[in-house]
Amino acid sequence: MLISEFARVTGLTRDTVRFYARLGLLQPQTSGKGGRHPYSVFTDKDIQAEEVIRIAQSLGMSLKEIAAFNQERRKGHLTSERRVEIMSAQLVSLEAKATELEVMISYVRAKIHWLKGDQQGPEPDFENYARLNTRFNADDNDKPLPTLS
Amino acid sequence: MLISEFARVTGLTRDTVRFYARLGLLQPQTSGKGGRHPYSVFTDKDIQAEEVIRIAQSLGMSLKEIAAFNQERRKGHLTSERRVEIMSAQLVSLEAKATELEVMISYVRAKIHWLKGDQQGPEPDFENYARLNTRFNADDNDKPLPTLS
DNA sequence: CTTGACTGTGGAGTGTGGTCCACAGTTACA
DNA sequence: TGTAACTGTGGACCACACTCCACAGTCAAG
Repeated sequence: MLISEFARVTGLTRDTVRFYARLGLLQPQTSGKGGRHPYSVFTDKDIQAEEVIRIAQSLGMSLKEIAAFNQERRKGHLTSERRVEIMSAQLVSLEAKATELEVMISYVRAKIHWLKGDQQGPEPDFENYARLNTRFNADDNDKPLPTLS
Repeated sequence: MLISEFARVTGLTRDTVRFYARLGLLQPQTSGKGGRHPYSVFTDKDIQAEEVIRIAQSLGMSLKEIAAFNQERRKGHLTSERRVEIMSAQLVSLEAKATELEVMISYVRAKIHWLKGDQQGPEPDFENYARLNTRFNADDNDKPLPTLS
């Protein structure tokens, strides 16, 4: 498919598509058509790549990071050992994000629960949820964690 | 504490601290000291706020979104019904992020597993993991999902 | 009272991630 | 063959999130 159709199915603008292509995030084939400035041809692979871009970006990854990630998703001229290394590093960082996200979610849930109840007891405090990450640190804290129900 | 100490404990630069304060993300008290340009005084509350900023930002929220979130963490001059509404909206968006993150994580894990094995069978394909989100859509797909082990 | 380390203010500059536009070449269809 | 709809290129411009800088006022220790 050509750029306009690709833009339509992905919901990007043509400018953004070209922008991503310049950064190497999308790697359309060049068609025979278009003369001196050959037309770009996009395939399902590019649609998948765009999905990864959208999701990864919404999770706070920069386009540069996503480009690295995406290179791995494509034809790898790397040893599979190296690919495992790279994917494992990705996994660590994604899991770290997941942990932070769980902290945020449990905090927000506790706050909603507190607000919906009669607001007895202390207002949930982000610090206590942040500590879920760090409870095994050297400077252990003595405040009890609030229970959720 | 004054701005330099606050910057030191949070790991921000003084400029960034002032930038956040201008945006209302941090709301230091003003000290008696400093004359015409009173010194800002930061407390533990600001340290907590900064933690929320850092985490939320790493999860792809803009400073504007975080400001709205943070306003809610502070003294609420809003009804608790309104606060529940706002926190619930936050919760929905955080849970959506968590789902996307799980998709990414399961994809990366499958890829590592495939790479570590003898690479029999098809290379894991992001599309199949993305579909975990959308499997109940109208246009159901017929490809089976690959199993992880 | 000096001096060095701190403070705030205002403004310019940077990198990222786009967005807009004019222009010119190409294609497809009538 | 005309023409409308497409294509790429180059460059200006934008918002966001900082970052740097010069300058001037303030504080605290000696």
